Amino acid sequence: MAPERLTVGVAARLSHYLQVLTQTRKMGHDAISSQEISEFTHINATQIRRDLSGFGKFGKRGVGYNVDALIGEIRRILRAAGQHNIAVFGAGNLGQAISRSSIFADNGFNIVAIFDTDPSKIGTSVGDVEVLAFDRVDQVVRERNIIVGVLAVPDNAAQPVADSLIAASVRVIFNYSGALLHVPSGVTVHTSNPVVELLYALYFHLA
Amino acid sequence: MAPERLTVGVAARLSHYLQVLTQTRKMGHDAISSQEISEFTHINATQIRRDLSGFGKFGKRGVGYNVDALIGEIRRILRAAGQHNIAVFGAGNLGQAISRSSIFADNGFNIVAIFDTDPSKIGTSVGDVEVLAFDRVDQVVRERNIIVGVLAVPDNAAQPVADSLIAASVRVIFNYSGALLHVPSGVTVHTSNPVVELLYALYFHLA
DNA sequence: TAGATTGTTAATCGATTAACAATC
DNA sequence: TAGATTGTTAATCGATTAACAATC
Repeated sequence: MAPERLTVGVAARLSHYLQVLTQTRKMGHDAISSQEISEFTHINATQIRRDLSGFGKFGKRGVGYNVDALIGEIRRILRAAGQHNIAVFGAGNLGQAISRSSIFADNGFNIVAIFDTDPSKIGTSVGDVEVLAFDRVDQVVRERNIIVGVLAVPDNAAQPVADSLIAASVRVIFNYSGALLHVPSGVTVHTSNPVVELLYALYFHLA
Repeated sequence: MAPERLTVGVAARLSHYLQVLTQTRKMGHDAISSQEISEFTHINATQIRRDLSGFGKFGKRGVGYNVDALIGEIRRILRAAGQHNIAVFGAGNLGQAISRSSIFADNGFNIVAIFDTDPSKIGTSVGDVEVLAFDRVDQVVRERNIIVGVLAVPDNAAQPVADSLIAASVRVIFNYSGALLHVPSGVTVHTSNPVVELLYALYFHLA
């Protein structure tokens, strides 16, 4: 019944359900219906039920899904049960906000290094993590088994940082700068862009 | 040829193209091909050409699209040529990072107010914008014609802030907190979530 | 001209939606 | 039991992809 390999669409949707479930658990809820997940994800409730039923019968008719159990099932399907080490680049306002947020830690992503080029920041701490000199990227990525780089740097620094990460064998980059990054195939870049969402939300609200 | 009203999918994709074009222009490029837009958006190049050709023949065969001209066309289609006023909630690291970024201003979204509840922050400035007391939301939203609220507050403050915004007739909320927001129909919430992208990117990289 | 890229068609694939029996 | 929600089917709709003539 379950496919060998998830399609991109299914994997993306399962990740989205997992986020909602994680937050739902934090709020102390035990069960959730496909309709409730739909309200938060904007994904059709029938689609949600079908995505899940492809891997097993996780729900209880008349009740919904057990939040804890479903988190476990989706983590297993996404092979996301483990811990992963990530690094943040840039110890400015954005880098500090990311580093102090629990959103990554809640989902098994441990921030194990913060890099900056400003000598006055190097050696200071953000939360529990020390700010390291950017020229140590290669060494630290290897030693601490960092598999994701999060860019919270100015636009003009984003490409050089990405290049360094790729040279150090990092294959997943999360880009919070506005810059468009050129990367070789095999490297995944996700660029965060609030304006995309705003523009199209406003189209439907102002028209 | 052009539809009366864009579908959600087309509006979302056009917004995405517009972001790439804006950044491309910043980098001083005059022309761009559908293939290049595809590399940055991960949207199929044929899809891009078809989306655009539904509204006119904007491209030059053998050359691509003129960046400036295409920005103008998409803004016109999305009715996004004007300026809109937005407010940021929370003057912490994240709120300051958002307020100092040019990403909103580059696209016609002017940050005209920052709200916080911390008396030591009220009256200070972030960039050019003064931090205002949160209890003035209702008044300021009306006076300054604010149509979007950006939440950079702790998870447990997000719902009360959203409620205040909705009471003040704001209908578009951008939520940078991890909290799941309950809002009435007619209000659009977008919750930013880096972990969704990371989980599914890693699924394909680690498997 | 030669090479490149658009605009467009047709075929396939995946998402959405409505409907409803099963069952908690 | 009665009400609610899952699991599943079938129909429709939109996205993706390959292919290629038109043309810059």
